[in-house]
Amino acid sequence: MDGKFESYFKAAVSVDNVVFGFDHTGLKVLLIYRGADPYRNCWALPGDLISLDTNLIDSAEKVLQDLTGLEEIYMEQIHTFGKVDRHPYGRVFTVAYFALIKIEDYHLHPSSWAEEAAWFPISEIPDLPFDHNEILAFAKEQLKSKIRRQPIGFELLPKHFTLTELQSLYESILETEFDVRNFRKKILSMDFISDTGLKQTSVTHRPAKLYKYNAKRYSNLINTGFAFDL
Amino acid sequence: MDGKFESYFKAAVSVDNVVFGFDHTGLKVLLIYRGADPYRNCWALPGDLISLDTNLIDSAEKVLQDLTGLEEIYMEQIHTFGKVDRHPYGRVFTVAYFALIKIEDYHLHPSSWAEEAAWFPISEIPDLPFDHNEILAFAKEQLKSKIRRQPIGFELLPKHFTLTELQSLYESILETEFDVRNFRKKILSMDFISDTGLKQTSVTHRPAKLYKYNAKRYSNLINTGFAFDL
DNA sequence: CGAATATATTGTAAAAAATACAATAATTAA
DNA sequence: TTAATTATTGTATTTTTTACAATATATTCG
Repeated sequence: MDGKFESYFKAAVSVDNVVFGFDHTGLKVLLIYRGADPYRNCWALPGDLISLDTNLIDSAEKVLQDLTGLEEIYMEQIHTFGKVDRHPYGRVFTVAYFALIKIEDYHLHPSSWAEEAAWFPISEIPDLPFDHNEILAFAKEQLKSKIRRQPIGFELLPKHFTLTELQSLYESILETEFDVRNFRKKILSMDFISDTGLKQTSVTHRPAKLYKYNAKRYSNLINTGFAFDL
Repeated sequence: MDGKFESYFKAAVSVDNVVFGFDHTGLKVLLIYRGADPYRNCWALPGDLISLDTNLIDSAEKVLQDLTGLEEIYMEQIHTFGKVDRHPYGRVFTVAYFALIKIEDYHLHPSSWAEEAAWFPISEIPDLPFDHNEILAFAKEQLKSKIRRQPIGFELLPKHFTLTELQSLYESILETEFDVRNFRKKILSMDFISDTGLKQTSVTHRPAKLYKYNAKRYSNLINTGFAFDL
């Protein structure tokens, strides 16, 4: 390569993760309280600059791993943001990912760059630095559209869940309501959610049956041309 | 900023465009014959390194503009590729876009970096440099999934088109076949394709009616909760 | 133990959408 | 006028979606 390319090799690339979690109060996003400049002492999306010797996806996974201590997190690249002035230190492109985690598996895992992390209800997100509010809005739309066509909702629920919980998850994310009977009919007819034979315990009313998602059955269905669509 | 960030600002970012076109022989992709290193004298996706003072989308649009001479091209970001060794000159991330153009509006528009450009049928794509075959495969899947849920197919057709052409477009992209009667019933029931009152000329058989896409009607429908799904 | 409370579970009829299927119409060319 | 070629259209059947409310199972409290 001759010198005419030099001026291009002065950009940085970061990853930013929109980490979703879900509990009985609704959909939540994990934010970190920045302990370093720029935007020290602000809530922001967890992210990091990428070292030149690290693959994109590895970098995104490492951020998540450091933050949550969890392995095998469901992640998906959503969009790359690259406005000229989005970062005060220079030209930084950021590749955004969304991640879905089981909120009850999450244990706070202090890392060197995050003083603190906390779950924020999706409807109570503060002003975020950089273009993080824009990224979050994008991620929310992506999740909404994705969850209707792929069985990824289960990533947000415990291994065993009730149909009421499942319905509530879909209702939160899609911002709509379903008829209880029709929702159950449809979900169960898809044949990849199976009864565990177990029931809820420690509830003060009729306990619900516990179900689990059967990924193997789902991929069998896909191979026969089945298309999930809620 | 202090010196500890310096090592991150040594990456380059490029854009690569997967430009789709369609005619009676099927779906096509526009490739350029590279006149400069690296990979001089290879067919490749049209793309360019991004200057530090250029926004991502502006850069992608400029590549298309220089290549086709067309304005207002339908473009959409699809994915960012960033494997460590994907570029021989250093760490280059590339943001891939797909673009849909009306193939008959396209006139070859020689640009400084492209010696030649040509349409390749989607089934006859040669080996491409970098990870361009991977990018192309990704774009094809994206187009397939997108075209079922958004009325973007019209971007590939002339302003006035026959229902047979429209059906053939969908069949090419989705790699399936539709029943003629059912396809027409469904498309026309969606109410945003209107009869122009015109007919084909210079055909040696019964001429077909010419229709046009009505974007205004489509957005009205969307606002009433309508969801396009083919 | 019975009643009150709370949530879970289930079926059916009507409407809408998807599917399967083939005859007729309009044009040019011979 | 006929042959050739493609365009256009309808209907009956099946499947899916929708709308709608009564009964079941557990706990807690008198």
